[in-house]
Amino acid sequence: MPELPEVQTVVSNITPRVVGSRVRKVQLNRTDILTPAGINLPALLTGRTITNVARRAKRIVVTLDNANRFYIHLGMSGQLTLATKGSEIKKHTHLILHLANGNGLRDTIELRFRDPRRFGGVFWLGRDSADTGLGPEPLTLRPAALARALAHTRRPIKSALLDQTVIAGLGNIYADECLFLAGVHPLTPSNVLTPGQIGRLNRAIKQTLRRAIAARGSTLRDYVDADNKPGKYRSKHNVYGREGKPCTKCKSAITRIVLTGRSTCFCPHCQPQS
DNA sequence: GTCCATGTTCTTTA
DNA sequence: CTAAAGAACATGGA
Repeated sequence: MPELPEVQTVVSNITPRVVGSRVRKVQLNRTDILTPAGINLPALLTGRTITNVARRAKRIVVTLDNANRFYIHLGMSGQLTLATKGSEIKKHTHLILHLANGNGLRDTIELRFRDPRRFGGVFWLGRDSADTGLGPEPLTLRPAALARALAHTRRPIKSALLDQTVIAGLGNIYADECLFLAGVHPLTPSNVLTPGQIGRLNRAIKQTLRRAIAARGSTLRDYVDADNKPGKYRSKHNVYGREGKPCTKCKSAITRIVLTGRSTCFCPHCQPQS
């Protein structure tokens, strides 16, 4: 899926083009993408104007003119795209919002949510905050807050970085890339990281995410931005997906292990077990 | 046919 | 009790 850089790319892409638009019509092709189950999304959205679109963690949070909110989660294979009316509707397109701009012009654009694996979905918030169950944003995280979040657990640092209640927005690609940049072994117990390691990790998280956002994210297979364009960051990966290949820094072979059921790639020389 | 995949949540185990 | 590991979800590509 889309992790923080990919979600940020989509949000940056669609925000200026949908804020101020009115929802003319809602086409909901399957209802099992909705949470809570049973809500009448078309009734809740039709006729409303979108006043804001923002990212929180990996959630795309949409605010309406009546202060109600919902968010879209892209799961592993989700895509949120802008399309012109009449363009091909791909298989697994579950929701289409037909938007009209504020000038009273007819249907100019469609916001389409497509998700083959259906690990994502549409989550209605009403007037609640989108923060439920989420830790701090990595891009503004302070070292002291990171230290606090890691001090109470012996889990491997890689597992902690994937836990959205600890830090919200990292996923399997960027957790590995951040640990490489910080020079930290993924199996290091979270609570034995030194203040120096925490500082380096905090800086590595920000640098990795900023660079990935600048490259419009990583595309492995499914991810595309709102204009169906893939991200360019994959070619810049130092470890993720590079098992057996030479480390970009020291030429040692990149190692792959399975941790919490996920591929974990690291350089055994640059990220020594401490 | 097999294995693997950018995520989250529920269940089982220790 | 808690923490951590494992399974499940659904689809498709290699």
